[in-house]
Amino acid sequence: MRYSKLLIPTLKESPADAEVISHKLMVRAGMIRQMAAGIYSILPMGLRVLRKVEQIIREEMNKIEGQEVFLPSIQPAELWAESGRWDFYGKELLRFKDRNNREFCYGPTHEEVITDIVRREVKSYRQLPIILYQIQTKFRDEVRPRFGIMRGREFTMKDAYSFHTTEESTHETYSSMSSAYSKIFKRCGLDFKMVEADSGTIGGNFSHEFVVLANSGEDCIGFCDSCDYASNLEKAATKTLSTNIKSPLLEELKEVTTPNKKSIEQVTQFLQVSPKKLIKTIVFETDQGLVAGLVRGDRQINPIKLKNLIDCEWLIPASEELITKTTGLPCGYLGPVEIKLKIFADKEIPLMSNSITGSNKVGIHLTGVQFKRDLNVEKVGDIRNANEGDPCPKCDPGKFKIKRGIEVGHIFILGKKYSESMQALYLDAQGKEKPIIMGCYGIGVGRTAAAAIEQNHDEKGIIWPPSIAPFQAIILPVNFSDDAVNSAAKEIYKSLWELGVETLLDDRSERLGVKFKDAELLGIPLQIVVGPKNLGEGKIEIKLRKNNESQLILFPEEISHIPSILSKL
RNA sequence: CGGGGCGUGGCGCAGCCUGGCUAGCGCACCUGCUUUGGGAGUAGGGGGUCGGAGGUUCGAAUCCUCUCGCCCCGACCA
Repeated sequence: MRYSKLLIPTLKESPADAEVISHKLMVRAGMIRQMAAGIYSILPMGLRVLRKVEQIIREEMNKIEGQEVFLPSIQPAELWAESGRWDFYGKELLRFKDRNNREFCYGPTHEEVITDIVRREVKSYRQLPIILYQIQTKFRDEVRPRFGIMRGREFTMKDAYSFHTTEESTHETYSSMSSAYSKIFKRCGLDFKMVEADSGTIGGNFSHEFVVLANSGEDCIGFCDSCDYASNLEKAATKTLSTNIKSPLLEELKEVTTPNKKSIEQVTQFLQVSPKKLIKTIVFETDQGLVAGLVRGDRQINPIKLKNLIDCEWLIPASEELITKTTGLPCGYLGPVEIKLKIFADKEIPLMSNSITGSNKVGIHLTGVQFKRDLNVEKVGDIRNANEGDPCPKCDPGKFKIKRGIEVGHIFILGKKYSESMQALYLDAQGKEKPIIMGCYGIGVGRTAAAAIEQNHDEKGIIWPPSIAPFQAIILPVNFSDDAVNSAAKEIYKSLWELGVETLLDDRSERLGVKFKDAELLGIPLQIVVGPKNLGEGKIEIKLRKNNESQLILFPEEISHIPSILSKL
C-alpha cells in the first residue's frame, strides 16, 4: 500500500474530548472518527487492526471446533419476550418498530437468536455438543458511553454459544474456551488475567473474565500475592478473621447527640472513634422493596454481592428522596435498630460489639449497639468489597492486591436459563426430551485493540504488537524524488510483500521528520529507512518502533532477513 | 438518570464578562519557487449561517429564553 493513496488522517493534536490514551491515539492515528456518542466510523488503519484481532479469534475458535455463523442484528420483540428479557433489559435495549408497527430491537447480545436456531435445528443428543460463534456489531444504549471505542454503544463483539447434554460436557467446553481465550489474548500481545466474575444480567453461575491490566481500566480486580486466586472485585470473596479478643463488656444502648454529623467521617471525628466501631446502613431499592445493607464503617458495600445475598432480580441504591419518603428521615441518621426494613448484614457485623449506628432520629446516634441483642437481621453474608491487603480467601499467608483492568472477554455457563424459557429441547438416548445446557462466551474486538494500545504506547504514539499491527513494516524514503532512493524503496516494497510482510510505502513528498512522526504515531513495528548516504554503501537502515534500536543491513541481499527480525519481536 | 463543563473553518484554541467596521491565531489544505537523514522556508490562496430557534437592541459570536449535541464525575457491561 502506498501511503499517499491511503486515508490515514493523522492529527498532531489530541481531540479535546478524548480522555484515555487509547482514545486519543486512535483518533490521532486516523483509525477512528466519532459520529455520535459512543458511535464511531472505523477508518482503514483501524479496520486493519480490528481484522487482525478478528482473525486471531477466528483461528482459535475454529481450533476448538467452533463454527462461524452470522446472526441478524435486528431481532423481533417476540423472541425477547420468550426469554423474559424484553421487559427486563431496560433502556439499554434499543427498541423500534418496522412499517407494520411490529416491535424489534437491535441486538445487544444474541442468546435469544441462537437459542431459537438451535431449538429448531438441533433435535438429538447425537448433534451435541456444538459451538457456534459470530463476529457481529452489537448495540447497547449505554447510560454513559466513553473512552472512544473502548466503551461504545455500537461495537464489534465475538460471541460464542455452546450447547450440551451434560454438565461435564459443558465444563469441558468451558475449559477449552478459557484456554482458547488465553491464547487469543496472548497472541494479541496483551498482559491479562483470568479472574472469577459475577455473571451479571445474563445469568448463570460459573463465570470468568479476561482482564487486561491497565490503569485506565474501569474494572478492579483483586488477586492473591501468593496463590493463583484472582477475581473481579465485585465478586472477590472476603475472609473474616475470627477475633480472639475476649468479648468485652457489653454496653447498653445509649443515645448521643450528633448535630449535623451525617457522614461516617463526621461522626467518627465528632465522637473520636475509629470508623471500625460504626455500622454503616445503606438503603437499596429492589424488586422486593426497600432493604437495608449493613457493613462496618470503614468498608464499602458491594451491591452485586448484596443482590446475590437477597436473591432479588434487581437492586439500585435508593434515592435520598425515596428514603426520606419511606422513613421520614434524611440520609445520615438511618440505623438498623428498629428500622422497618429487611436488614442484610455483612458477616463482619456479628463479630462487632458496642457499635455505633444511626438512631433513626435526626441529630442522634446510638452507641452500645449489640448484634444479637439489638438487631433483627434477615440474613448475614459476604456483602462488602474486598480491600487491598485483606487476607486471601483461598490460601493462608496470601494478601490481596488490587489492580485496575479492562474487561476484554467474559465466559460463562448459562445452564438451562434460555433452553428452559425458550423450550430448546433435545431427545436423549432414551428418547426423553431434555433442556439443552448452554454456555456463552464473548470478546470485545474493538476493546481488545484499545486495550492493546493502553498497554503498548509511548509519548510518540502506539507501539503495536506485531500480530495486530495494521502493517508490519513501513518504508521511509528519505527523499522520494531521488531516483536511486525511489527505485530502491519500490524494490524493497515489492520484495517484502513477496516475503509475506505487510508493508506500507511512504511515498509522500514529505520530509523525513514528518514520515518518522507518522510512522511512530501509527505504531508500525518496523521502520525501513532508505536514504542516499547508506544506499551509496549498499545499505539500508532498519529501526524498531519498540525500542528505537536501529541497524544497517545490506541491500538488496539482506531484505530476506526482515521476516525473521519481525518474528522475533 | 442526577451533578458539572463545553459548542466559533478539518483539528486545537482566542474573542464573550464590558454588544460596535470585513470574526482572529496556530496547525492542516491548494498554487508557485527553494528545501529534503527527525513535524522546512517563502510568496500567494480557498474555506466559518460563531450548534439551532426565538427574543432584547439602531446593532448580537457576545445579553436573555428555550432547544439540540458533545464531554467529564457517580450506579451498568464486551
